[in-house]
Amino acid sequence: MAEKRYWLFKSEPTAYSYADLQGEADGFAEWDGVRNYQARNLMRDEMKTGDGILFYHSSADPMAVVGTAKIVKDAYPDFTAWDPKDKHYDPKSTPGNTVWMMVDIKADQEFTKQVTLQELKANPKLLNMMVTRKGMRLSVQPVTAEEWAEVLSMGGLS
DNA sequence: GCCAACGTTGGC
DNA sequence: GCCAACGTTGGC
Repeated sequence: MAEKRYWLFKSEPTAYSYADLQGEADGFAEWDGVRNYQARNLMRDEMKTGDGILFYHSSADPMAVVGTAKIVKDAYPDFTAWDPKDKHYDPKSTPGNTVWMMVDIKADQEFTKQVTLQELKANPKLLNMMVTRKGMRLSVQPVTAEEWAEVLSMGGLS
């Protein structure tokens, strides 16, 4: 059993919010539509069922981590890439030769207090956290165990 | 709404 | 293989 790892997933709440994740009828969401190789590689090679996720609202007011989620299914083909009618259709990817992958995630613990980007940037323990860096556009990012513990503490979770 | 910082594309 | 042009992300 590999050690549990931690991640940060970005989502624009106007497109898909933490409340949307909590309200999923099946209890989980397929994290489809990721069309970036670095993010794909992280999902495919590094993420494992049971890993923890900080759920971050980007382009929002406020921009903040609002709760945790967990990975409930290892990476598998993102079939939305095969659908010409899908917003994220990519002809490079076919059922016989999949390019893009996704994982399934499930809402876990909602923060009692949102942790804003401003607060993340102001915390000296989080100086190296990827999300605080200018120009960091990666939509799924690795988070260290120390950062995970600190952000949960800031969010009111023990 | 602006624009910096990226990643990708395509001409050469 | 280089790199300019382009499109997108996402904070401000």
